[in-house]
Amino acid sequence: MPTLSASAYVILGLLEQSGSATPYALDREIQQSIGHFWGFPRSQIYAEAARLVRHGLVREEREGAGRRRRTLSLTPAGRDVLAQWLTGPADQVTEIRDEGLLRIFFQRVGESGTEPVRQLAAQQREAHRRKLAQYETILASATPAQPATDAPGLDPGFGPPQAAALAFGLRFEQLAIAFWTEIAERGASAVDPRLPE
Amino acid sequence: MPTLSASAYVILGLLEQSGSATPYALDREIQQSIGHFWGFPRSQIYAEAARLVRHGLVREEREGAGRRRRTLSLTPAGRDVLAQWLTGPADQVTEIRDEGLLRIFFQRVGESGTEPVRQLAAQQREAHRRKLAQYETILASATPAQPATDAPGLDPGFGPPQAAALAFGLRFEQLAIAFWTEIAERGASAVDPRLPE
DNA sequence: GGGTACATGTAATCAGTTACATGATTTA
DNA sequence: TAAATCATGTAACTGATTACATGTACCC
Repeated sequence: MPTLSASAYVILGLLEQSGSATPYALDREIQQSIGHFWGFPRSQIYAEAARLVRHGLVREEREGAGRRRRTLSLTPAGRDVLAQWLTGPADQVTEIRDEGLLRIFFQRVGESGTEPVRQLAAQQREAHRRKLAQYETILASATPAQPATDAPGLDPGFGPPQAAALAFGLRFEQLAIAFWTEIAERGASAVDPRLPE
Repeated sequence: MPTLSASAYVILGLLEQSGSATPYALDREIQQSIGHFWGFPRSQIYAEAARLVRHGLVREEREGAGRRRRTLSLTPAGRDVLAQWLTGPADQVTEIRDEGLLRIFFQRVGESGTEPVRQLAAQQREAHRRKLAQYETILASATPAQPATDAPGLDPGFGPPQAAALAFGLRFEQLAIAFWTEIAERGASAVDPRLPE
């Protein structure tokens, strides 16, 4: 059993939650919830599903006529592999990989003054504000902490673990907004950790 | 001119800094600096370089004999495209895409108690601590804010923009450590934004 | 019943990773 | 000079994105 990609586990995880689903339905769920943290286009679902079927982790039934729709569900082996992953070692941290950071890294001070840096920062601040607003909307529509709700958003069983992921998102966006705001207002050296203050 | 990948801009950016370099030398520079925020394997450099040469943004000279080494440098068009990118719009934010978040998202409370969640959190905390330590090492070896140094680390011209990227890394790791520590000590609901405190 | 939006699938392409092969230089 | 290490390149494969093609239902 070759090691699976994170995207594969997204599919396994969602299939466990829902019992069975079509690729299209999975796509909808991803867009609304975990896709904020690990998104991919729908076509990828077909590719991953095919792999998972080959490995015997997912069962696929297909309509004989018309749309030839697929319905996916976990096999016992699939359920197993998911459980292993959920409890297995998780000692890698993902890289940050943010294009805004990339741009600031390659800016050269002097030449064209600090204007480009500040503009970049202002744009990034706005973009992160928009993202933060999205998260806040999801939070609002998922409010009760002991849920008996079926509101949309990050739901299908929106318990503490799902809330935790969202909490990280919120904190991250707040961090990013603060960071870019400092730069927008006082230039890149405002955040230079080598300087006091 | 099809839009370039972020990795392509990493190469353009480094080539501008250094004038010209072999793929191997670029790899070394990436590992030590911007690779913390946007890493990729050396083989990718060959692929990107080939694309950039096709588009006329990079010049490649190759030794006639022996190792047949390549030396890459920017063309005027390449310098242009890089400058455009550096000052152009940057209103997209990158997804977080962290496997630790993915795992916590798919945890189910109840079944096996909260142990898996706490273990996950403890592992992630350690991993982020290691990463933070790395950043602190780089910071230490790049200390003077008005540099006349040629120490290793994030150097080759380690000015405020480069320090800013590093600052973000530091803050991010501190955030992650705090987040996972709360969960390790008090469970996922410790960070639930729907709850008071 | 014709248009619009939703639902579904495939193909082509591009990006990124792993694995391998080999040349050159240093050092024991 | 043999072993170890540094330097260099390519191939094969997996993962991810874009673009396209088409089917079905609803609504005016």
